[in-house]
Amino acid sequence: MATTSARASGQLSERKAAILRALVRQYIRTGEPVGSEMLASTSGLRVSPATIRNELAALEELGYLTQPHTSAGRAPTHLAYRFFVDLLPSRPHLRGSERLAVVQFFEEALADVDEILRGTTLLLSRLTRYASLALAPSLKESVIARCELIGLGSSTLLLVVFDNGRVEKRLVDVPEDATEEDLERVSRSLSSAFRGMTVGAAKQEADRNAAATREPDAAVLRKVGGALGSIDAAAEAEHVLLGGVANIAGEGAFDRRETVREVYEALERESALLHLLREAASTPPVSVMIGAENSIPGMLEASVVAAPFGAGGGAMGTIGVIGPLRMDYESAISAVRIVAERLSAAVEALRS
Amino acid sequence: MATTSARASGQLSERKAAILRALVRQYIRTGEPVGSEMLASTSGLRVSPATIRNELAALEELGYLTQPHTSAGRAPTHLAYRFFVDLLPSRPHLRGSERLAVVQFFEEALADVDEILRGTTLLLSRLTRYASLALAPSLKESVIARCELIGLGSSTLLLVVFDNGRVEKRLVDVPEDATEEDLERVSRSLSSAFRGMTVGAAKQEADRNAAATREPDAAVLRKVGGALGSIDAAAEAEHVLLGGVANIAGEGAFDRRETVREVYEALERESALLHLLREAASTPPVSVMIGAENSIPGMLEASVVAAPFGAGGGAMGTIGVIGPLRMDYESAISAVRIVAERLSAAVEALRS
DNA sequence: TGCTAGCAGTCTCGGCCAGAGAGTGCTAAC
DNA sequence: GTTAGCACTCTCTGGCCGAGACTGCTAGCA
Repeated sequence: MATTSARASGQLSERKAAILRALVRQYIRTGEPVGSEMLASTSGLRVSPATIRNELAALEELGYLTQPHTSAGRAPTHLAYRFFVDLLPSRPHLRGSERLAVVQFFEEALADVDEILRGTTLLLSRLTRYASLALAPSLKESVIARCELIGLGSSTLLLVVFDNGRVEKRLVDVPEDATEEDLERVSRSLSSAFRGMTVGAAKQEADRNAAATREPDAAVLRKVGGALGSIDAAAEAEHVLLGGVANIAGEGAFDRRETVREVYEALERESALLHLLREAASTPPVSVMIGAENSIPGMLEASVVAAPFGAGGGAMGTIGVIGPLRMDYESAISAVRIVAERLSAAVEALRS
Repeated sequence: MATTSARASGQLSERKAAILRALVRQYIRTGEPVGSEMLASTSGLRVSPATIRNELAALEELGYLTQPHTSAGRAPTHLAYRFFVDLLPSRPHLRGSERLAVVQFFEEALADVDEILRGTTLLLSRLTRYASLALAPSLKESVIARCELIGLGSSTLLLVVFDNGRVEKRLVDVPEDATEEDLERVSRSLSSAFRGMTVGAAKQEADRNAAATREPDAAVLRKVGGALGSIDAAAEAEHVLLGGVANIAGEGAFDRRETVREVYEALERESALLHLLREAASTPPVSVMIGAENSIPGMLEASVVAAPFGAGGGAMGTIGVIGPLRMDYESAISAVRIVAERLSAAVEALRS
């Protein structure tokens, strides 16, 4: 029995675990190293500070704690945050007023997924007071609703409308000798040919058709295929939305100015964020990446709490918040989780 | 003659002006208050520090300078920056390598104005090491190239393609009793009816047509009119692009952490930025707003350098950079100006 | 009259020191 | 195994001092 519970807490005795939890909670609140005296009065354990000191020394030995200097209290390491997060109760809890804000937000009907997501980032950052991010649903799985060529004076635009309301466009430089009529003809065929396909499939179809068609239409189709390929390639790479980024520079978050800059820099590199959020998409319901656990160099001092959302169980995208290592994981996890649930319901409703 | 040049320099004697210029330049470089000794050696004037001290005392009296404390040097006030900027030579000068970067950037052909602008913000922030902003061309003056209704399962999307390649879309909740065919029929009429119009004009046309048409098409047209009105209303409000915002938290820029947060907050409020950039649109070639001169509360510690761009003389939009009061106005102005010129040429080429 | 050299005065800044306070680790006793 | 007690260490604050940076003023000079 004793060993069982020790294993359940990750090799730590019940008491060590209790002390560690109390310490992390306290540190998250104050940002100051925590001492044994303080812990003795707040941890709820009926032991003396001296006993706690012994435990703290052991926890430091185990790598859960650090001391800035000998006469300071202890601060949590990455390991301690990880431990803390892993033992958090999975039931989200949000204050009534906040829960209400979430519900109200999703009551308004919004046009398309992107628009809903933009609002969602603002909602999340208002709730958590951290910066928030959202990875929009990948176009890879969306299906084409319409596809046509549009002449704009000198240039020609390929327009692709997806079933979720998103629109992608590319300039295509059609061959010099293609007439207005050629374009019309090809354009008419596109929608019927590609409707219901993913972009990837449509690209292949375009290439195949080009081979089986006479010039000059074949040349136009090849260009269309190229443009579709470009849309396909960029399909995931384009949409990371941010909200409440001023929170990063705010008081409660990062101590060092340099860290603030690093985080802003990381946020500007979309590809890195994408990688991060896509990882989170595969670990429902909520994934927490603490410090170095996230894959972005230069974000060692930041943690990310993220959750996938989607209609009917499939992950469409990811939302999350980004904050300091000593972020308030309990509220952040609750907020992200609840918002992800409601968001899933909202996109489901949109799709039906 | 003496009075003339005094007036030209804004009531300051030649020598005061020279000293003030040297001081501002120095302060911009170092961020440290500047003393009389330093000025004596760098201003190029052949006078002693004592003389300079007399002049500095007078300049302080006039409101151009402040002293953090008695034994510090002097720092410029807003007035001094304004004076400095007003006397800057209007010929832009950029280092060869930077000029090359600008030219190279605009050699690549890009799909639409938004895409070019997004790249332009990155270019500007790389050149200046400040955050950059761009106000995209208003749709008010763009003209509709195509307009149609697209059914997406349960909902219907109104799609409007503009001649500059931009695409706007709105969900329209068509009347329950409208059939697939009704929609098709209305949709076919839209493009031919609205081509070449601005959104505003198209909205009026739709409303007029609705009145002159039989049900059920009239009901659909009314909805389309509503959606067009919404696009028209949002036409200007939607597009402020940002680039290089990490620079705001960087070393060279703002001293106080609180200021950094304020600026980020201001950048998140699009409406404020819009107002700012629209003002700048009317003062070619380059406008400089120093501290309180910009209309955004909470940005007293920031300056904005902005320039309008556009094809054929008309202002389409605005680009600019935002930095600290002690921003390097000379480079910033040069960079913004040259980029605006090239950008104007690029959109002109796009349109032709 | 305007400029300048010299000088006294003022203020910040860094270093140093001492005392207070916080927190620890160790030891010895329960 | 727990705890009280204690010596120890280290930071932090405030006070103090001297160095350094500038200034403003005054008096003398062209």
